[in-house]
Amino acid sequence: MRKPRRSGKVTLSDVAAAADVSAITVSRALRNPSVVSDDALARIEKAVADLGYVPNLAAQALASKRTNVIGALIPSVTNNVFSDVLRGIYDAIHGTRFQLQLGNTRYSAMEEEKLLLTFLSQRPAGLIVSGIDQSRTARTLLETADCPVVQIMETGPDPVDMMVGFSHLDAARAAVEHLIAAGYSRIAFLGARMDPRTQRRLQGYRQALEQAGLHDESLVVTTPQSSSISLGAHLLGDLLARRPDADAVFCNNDDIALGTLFEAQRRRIPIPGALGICGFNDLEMMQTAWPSLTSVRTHRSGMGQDAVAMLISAIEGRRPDNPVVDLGFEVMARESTRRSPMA
Amino acid sequence: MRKPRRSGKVTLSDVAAAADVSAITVSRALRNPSVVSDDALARIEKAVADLGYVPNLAAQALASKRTNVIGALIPSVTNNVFSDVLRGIYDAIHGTRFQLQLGNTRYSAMEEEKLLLTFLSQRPAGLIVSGIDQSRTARTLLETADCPVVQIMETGPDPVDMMVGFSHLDAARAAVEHLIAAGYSRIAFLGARMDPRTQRRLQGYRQALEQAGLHDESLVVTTPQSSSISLGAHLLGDLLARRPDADAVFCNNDDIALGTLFEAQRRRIPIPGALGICGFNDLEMMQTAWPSLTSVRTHRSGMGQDAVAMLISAIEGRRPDNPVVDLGFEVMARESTRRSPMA
DNA sequence: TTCAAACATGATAGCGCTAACATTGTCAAC
DNA sequence: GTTGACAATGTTAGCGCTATCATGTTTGAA
Repeated sequence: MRKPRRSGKVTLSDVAAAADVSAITVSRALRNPSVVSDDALARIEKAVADLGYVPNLAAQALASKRTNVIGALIPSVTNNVFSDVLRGIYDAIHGTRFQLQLGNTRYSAMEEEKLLLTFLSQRPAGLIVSGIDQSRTARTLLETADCPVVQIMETGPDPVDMMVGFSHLDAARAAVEHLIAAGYSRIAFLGARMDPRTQRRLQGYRQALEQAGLHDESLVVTTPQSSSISLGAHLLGDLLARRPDADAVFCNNDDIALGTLFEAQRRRIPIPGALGICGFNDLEMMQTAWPSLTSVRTHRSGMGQDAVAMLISAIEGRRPDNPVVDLGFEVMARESTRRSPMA
Repeated sequence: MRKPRRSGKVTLSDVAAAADVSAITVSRALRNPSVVSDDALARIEKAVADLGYVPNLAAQALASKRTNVIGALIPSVTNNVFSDVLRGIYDAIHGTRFQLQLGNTRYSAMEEEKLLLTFLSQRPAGLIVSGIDQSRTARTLLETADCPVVQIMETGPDPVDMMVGFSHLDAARAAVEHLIAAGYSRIAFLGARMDPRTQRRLQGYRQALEQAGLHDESLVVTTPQSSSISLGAHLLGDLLARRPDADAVFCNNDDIALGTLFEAQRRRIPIPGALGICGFNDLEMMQTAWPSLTSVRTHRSGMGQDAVAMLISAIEGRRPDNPVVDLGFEVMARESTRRSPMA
C-alpha cells in the first residue's frame, strides 16, 4: 500500500473525529451553523479551536466550484487616482464574504492579458478592470468569463458587461470652458503618460478651445513619461520656453498642476494673475495649496465602491437596472483661476 | 448512477483526449515541457489553444499542496508610503511565478488577524507583514505558519522570521539633530495617526531634544486623525495658537510638512527664516516644492523589493545569511531648513 | 548480442472539501 | 397507531489536478 500524502495540517475530518461527528456536519457547521444542533455545534467549535483548524480554500473552491475572489486590474498602485479607487474597492468589500485579488497592469495591455489569464484560472466570482480600451484578446477573455465584469474609470458606448465612470472628454471640456470664462485665452495643455483617458481629456480640451476659436496646437505640451510633480515643473518650463505668452495651463492631473504651481512660484510668476492653473481629479492637496488650485473633482473612491456593489449584486443574481453608471464630475473653481491677483 | 457535477469548463482531461495522450502528460507538458516529446507537446499545445483551456488553480493547489501566492498585509493603500512599498513588491514579483495577494489592515490589529487567517487558508508560499507590532494572536499565527515571513517598514530586536526596514527612532533623531545644527531651538513635533512607527519617531525627536537640553513637551502637537495635507495646515495652526514662538517643525510625514508649508505661506511666515520645516519620507514632491522641503529619505520601494527577494530565496530553500536587513535613511537637507531667508 | 540507463508515457490514488441523495429519529395530526 | 413533515446527520462520489510508482521503448556501451 502507498503511503498517504498527508500534510501536517489539520483537516476537516480531524475536526470531525475530535467532535465525534461526520465531516459533512463540520462543513455545515462552518458554513451554515443554523442547520446543526447546538450540541454538535458546541463540540465542533471546541474542536476547531483546540486543533487550530484553518479551512483549505483550494479544496473549498474545487469542491464547490465557487470562490469569494473578486479580481481587480488597475494600471498603477502609486498613482493617487488609483489608490483612491482601490480604497473605495476595499471599503465596499469590507465585511462581505469576498476578498480582493489585485493586479497591477502597469498601463500595459500585454500585462493586462496575462493577469486576466491568471485571474481566470482562479475562477473569480467577479472582475473589475480599468478603462474601456482593453485589447481584442482581453476583451474576448472578459466576454467569455463566466462571471460579472465591471469596467471602471470611464463610461463608453460598448460595455463588456457593466460600467462605472464618467466622461473624461466632457470633464476636460468643462474645465477648459471654466478657464475661458475666467478670461484666459492662451490656454495650454500639459499632459504626461498619454494613456487613453489622458488622450480623451486632450480631446475635450481641443473641443472647448475650437468652439471658442482659441485653439492653438502649439500650446499642447505632452510627454509619454509617467506623471509626477517634478515633471509638472519641467512641463511648465518647456511650455514657457516655447510659448512665453501662455496665460493659463490645463493640467492633465493634479500632480502636474502642483508642479506647475511650484515652478511658477520659483519663477515669480503671479498665480492666478499672470498664469491660471487648473488640475484634474481634485486630490485633497488642491484646496490646501497656496494659492488653492482649481481642479475637476472626480469620484474615485465612489467608482471603486459602486463597482464592487454592482458586482456583488450581479453575483447574487440581482443585476442592476442600469449597467452603465455615470458618476459625473464637478469643476472646483479656486484661487488659481481667479483672474484678479491675490492680496 | 448519479450525474457528474460537471462545470461547462474545459479540463485537463478534455485537452488530453483532444491531444490523444493521458492527463498526466498534459500536466507535465504544462509544467515542465522538457520531459515531454516534441511530438506530444505540439499536439497538446494545439489542443490547449483550440479548446481555450485555462488551468484550475484550486485543483493545482490542492493536488500539489503548493501555491504561488505571496500574501502582503499593509495598513493603508492610499498612504504614499505604502503605495511605494507596494510598487517595490510588484516590481520584484513581476516575472516570477508568484502572484501577490494584498490585504488592507486599515491600521487595525483585529483586521490584521482576520486577514491573516484568510491568507493562511490559502496556504501561501510566503507572507509580508507591516511593522513589528503584531498582536499576540497574529504573532502566534505567523510563527506557526509553515511559510517564510518578512516583516517590513521597521527593524527590531525580535523578528518572527525575517525583517527589512530601518530605525524610525534613529531617523527622527537624525532629522531633529539636523534642525538643531541649523540653528533652530524651539522645534515642534507635528504628528498624525500616531501608529507605532510614528510613536517611535516621536521618541527619536524627544531624545534628540533632551540631549541638546531643548526638550519642551508643549511643542508636541499630535492627533489620532489620519494624516493629510490639510491636516498639516491645521496642526500648524494649533501649534502657533499655543506656541507662537516655535521656530521649526519636525513633521511626522511629508503630507503634514507640505500642509505646514502652505499654511505658513498663507500666514506670510517666511520659510525657512521664521520657521524651519522638516518632513519625513522624502516623497518626490519635497524637492520640487517652493521652497524645497527638507525630509528624511527612506527606501520604501526598496523595502518591498527586498522583502520579496528574501521571501523567494527562502521559499526556494536559500535562506538569506542575515535575516534582518536595515536599509537606513538619509537626511535630505533643503531650502526649508536653511536659516538664511530665501532671496 | 546483451543489459542497464535514460527517456517517454501511463495507471492509480489521493489532495480536502462539498453536492446530492439517503437515513434516522421526533413529533403532531388524523 | 399509522402517516407524513421536518430536523439532524450520514454516505458516497466527485471537483480537477498532481505525486508516486509502474511500464514500455529506445539508446549506447560492453
